[in-house]
Amino acid sequence: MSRDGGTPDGWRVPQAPLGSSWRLSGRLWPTQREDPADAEAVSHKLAVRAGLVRQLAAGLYTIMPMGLRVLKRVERIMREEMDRIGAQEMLMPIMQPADIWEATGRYGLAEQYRFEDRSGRPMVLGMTHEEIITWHAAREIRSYRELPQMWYQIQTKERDEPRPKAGMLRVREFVMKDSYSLDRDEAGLEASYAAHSDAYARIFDRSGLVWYRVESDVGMMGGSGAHEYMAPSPAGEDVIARTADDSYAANVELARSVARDPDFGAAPAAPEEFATPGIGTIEELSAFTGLEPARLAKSVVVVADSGPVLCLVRGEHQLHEKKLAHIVGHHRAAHPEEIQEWFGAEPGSLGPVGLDGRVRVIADETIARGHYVTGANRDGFHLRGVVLGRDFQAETADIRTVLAGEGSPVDGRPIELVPVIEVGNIFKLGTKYSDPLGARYLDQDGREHAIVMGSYGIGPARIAMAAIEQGHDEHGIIWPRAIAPFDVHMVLIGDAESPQAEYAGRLYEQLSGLGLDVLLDDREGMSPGEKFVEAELLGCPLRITIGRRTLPEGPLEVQVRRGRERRDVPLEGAAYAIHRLWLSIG
RNA sequence: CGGGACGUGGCGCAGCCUGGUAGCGCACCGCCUUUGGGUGGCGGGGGUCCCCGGUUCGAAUCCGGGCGUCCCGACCA
Repeated sequence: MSRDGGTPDGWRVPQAPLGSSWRLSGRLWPTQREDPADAEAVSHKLAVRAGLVRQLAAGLYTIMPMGLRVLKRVERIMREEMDRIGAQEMLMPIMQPADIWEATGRYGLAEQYRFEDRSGRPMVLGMTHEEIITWHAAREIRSYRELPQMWYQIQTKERDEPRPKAGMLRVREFVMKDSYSLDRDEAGLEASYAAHSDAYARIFDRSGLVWYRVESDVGMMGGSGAHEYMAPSPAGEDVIARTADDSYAANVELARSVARDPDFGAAPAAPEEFATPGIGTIEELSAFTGLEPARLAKSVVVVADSGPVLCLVRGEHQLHEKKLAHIVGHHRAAHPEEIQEWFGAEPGSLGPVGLDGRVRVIADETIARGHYVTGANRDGFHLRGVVLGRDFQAETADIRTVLAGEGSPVDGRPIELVPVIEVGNIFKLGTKYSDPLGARYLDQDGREHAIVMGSYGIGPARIAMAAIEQGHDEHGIIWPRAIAPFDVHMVLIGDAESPQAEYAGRLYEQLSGLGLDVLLDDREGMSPGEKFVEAELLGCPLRITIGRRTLPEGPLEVQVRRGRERRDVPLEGAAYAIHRLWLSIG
């Protein structure tokens, strides 16, 4: 399932006004003419240039007043939608006693900030709040009559990221809307999960994002099921596999596909060894043999806790580490000396035939069909016509990465790969946290059960950054209407005593009275050109220019930021006309 | 954690190779000019050249160590 950023039928998409307008003079709004030298992502460059954020250190950003307006609007949307499904807002500490994390086995994670208080008690800074919410549930919930519950907060998270990057997209400290559902049973969890799914759809739609909901790996959260909400962007760190009609969408970390088979031709009666001097890579082997990579089997050796594992995938595919980890657990690449010992050959000439049983062999499921060229476990030689089951034995599993153009596992439609920003996720936790922390309730018959939980997160700053990634041009940001810092940006040309200023002040009050958030650029000593350039950099939906040409007859020049199209509005009834125009744009 | 790059007024950069006066654009201050697309002119203020140590008569520049930031990879609710 996915939606694009439009307004779904029947859904009202109200604005999320802050109910406050600004006169710019005297305020802190530090814009920059040039991109920051370190910035790579468009959202990073524009967020800094438009005066929304300033960097304090790696992965640590101060949100400037203009940027905070955007986040407040996103948060208002989130509050409205969470409240709509009956969730209650609360606020839990960032600083937390370590022993609660020890109970769930999550104390000591590499990204966790740990320290001691003055009395020596081990503390952590919260990466998330499952432990704390469950700790409270264990103390406050006694009876089935008190379930279900949904609790949420909008609170800072702290994670010692190995590598902060892409401006605000991966940081060490960030605000998250995190919510948690408490249910009696699995059926209750399904209902809470569905309610969140609906709320999240509304939040991302109202925020004006193009987004997809995809199947995801449960990762360190654990639990029985999970989805991620992904906003397509070249700056994204994740990749999803999806079909054009959204009949299938999944994170590539677990995406499956139907590979198309090459024309294998008849297999020889037995493998045939042939010389391949100096051939080490799939590319070289493909060129040397004249066979397409899909007819070559790639051998990758890893060392799991249980011992060496030979992994076979077709030449066109990559071994997928996470899929493999689901089968063999933690593992590492093998050292050259180990490979020499187990195979008697260099990494470029390895294969599954004739191994002595010390090595576990796992073949990708595609290898079960056809016959392949593999290494001969003899330097400078390969085998052709190698058939799984006849010439070697192996477990088969899906251990390959998905390729663009392969078929969807649902109906075979072609898959495309899309880089995305993860803007939210939802998890079915089950009793993973309620069991160790003793969050239980009594049912009607007086029997004790563990509370069945779900956890749901959204990053407001990521929504804002994804919106910039998806909405900008060479002049600056183009905000979605609902999360723009202001609805209307008025450019005043003229000093404080001018008739223009007097008129601008009246219009400012009228527009604010209609519920619009208005920014009035009443700064003096700035050229009109500078004000125009900064207005387009900031990217509010509408820009109004008030100068000598405006008075006394008008018209009022209004620019729609998206497309930079000019609309003229008569002075008579201007405020209403502008409000209507604002309503009419996306 | 592996690999690479960078660190010089607030921002963006040059200078470094070949050691000796720290420079440019923007921003900032003053005066004038200008008032519908980052106006134009004149005059100014501001820099521990990331830090520590070494070489040298002399270090932004050469050498060693450290720190910081970014990028690629690994990692990542």
